Amino acid sequence: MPAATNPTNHDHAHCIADALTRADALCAERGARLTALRRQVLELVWTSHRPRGAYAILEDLSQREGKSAAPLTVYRALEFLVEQGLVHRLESLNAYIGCAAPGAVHSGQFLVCEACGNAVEIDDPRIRAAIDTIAAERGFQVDRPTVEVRGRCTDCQEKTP
Amino acid sequence: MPAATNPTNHDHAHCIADALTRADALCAERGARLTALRRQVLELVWTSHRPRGAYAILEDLSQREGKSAAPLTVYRALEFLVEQGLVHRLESLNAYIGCAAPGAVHSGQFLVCEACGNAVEIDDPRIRAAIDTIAAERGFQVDRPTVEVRGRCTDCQEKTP
DNA sequence: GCCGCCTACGTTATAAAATAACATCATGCC
DNA sequence: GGCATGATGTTATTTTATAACGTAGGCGGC
Ligand SMILES: [Zn+2]
Ligand SMILES: [Zn+2]
Ligand SMILES: [Zn+2]
Ligand SMILES: [Zn+2]
Repeated sequence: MPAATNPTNHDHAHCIADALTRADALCAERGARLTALRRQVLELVWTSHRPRGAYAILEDLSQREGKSAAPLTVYRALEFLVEQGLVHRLESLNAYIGCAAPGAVHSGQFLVCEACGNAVEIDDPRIRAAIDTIAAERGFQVDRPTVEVRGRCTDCQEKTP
Repeated sequence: MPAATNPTNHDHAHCIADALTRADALCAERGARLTALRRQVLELVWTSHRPRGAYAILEDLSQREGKSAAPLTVYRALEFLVEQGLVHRLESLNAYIGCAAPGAVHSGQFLVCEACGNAVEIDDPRIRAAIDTIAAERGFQVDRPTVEVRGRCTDCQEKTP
């Protein structure tokens, strides 16, 4: 199932459950260790479709566990999750968001609404193709393209037209 | 004159002089105040074609002035320069770089070499067009697109083939 | 010129984001 | 069990960015 098109009006519990199931499967397949801590951080990243900062996740984690965790705990878990392609880091926000299509090859492109804060992942081949073309013209070898588009989502445009 | 195609082999003094001249002209035209401090920060941003962090600039500034400046001094100057479109902020690096085409309408797209650290600004309409198309399809109103492509520049590919 | 307004700049303190260094614990293989 | 590897805990520190408040300087109205 693809990511919800409308982040504010859908069964988000399903998103979370789905993400965790896929993560379990992928990690098992790869022999990667999705430990309890990492799984919990993944779940906390999926709290919503708004990118979350590491320290926000940390706070949630501390609250859940009843004791205060260290920043490094979260950063290490996030590092693992990003490596496994389960989570993306949004550079322009210093924040993390669950990947909508883990396992598939993609580079991570996002439409980020400045009003509601929701970010939608779009892995559109046309953008990637445009980047690849231009890079090729200049002899530049593409490693990791970052595309983060700020603006207003449909819902928020309707609210303040 | 366009930005140098090869950042490591060109008359960079000319880049700097050119950038300052254009900045003077643009600010005069707009009635914006390019003060001595701001002009100096702009010059320091143009030290090279490698994006520079605010604190690196701060250090240079302190050294020039003989006394230590405060971070805010630099951040405020950078804020002005970014507003005026004279400098871009690279989100994925927390760093700043001089704009290759100030005055012209453009969104800022970069090819960043992970080996030598140089960043080349490419304002290619094809990338922007691809983003606009996809955004339009989804009813997303684009405000500020961020495109930062990490990889290896031609020179650095030759060095380690 | 003088006044008042607005903007820039200075100063100090603090927040937010990320990493370093080192110790300890868990897991699984032999 | 013993050992190697990788995960987590703990403490301290670095890097990046902003808040709050005060001062100074240009600029136009009068
Ligand atoms: Zn959801
Ligand atoms: Zn993804
Ligand atoms: Zn140059
Ligand atoms: Zn530019």
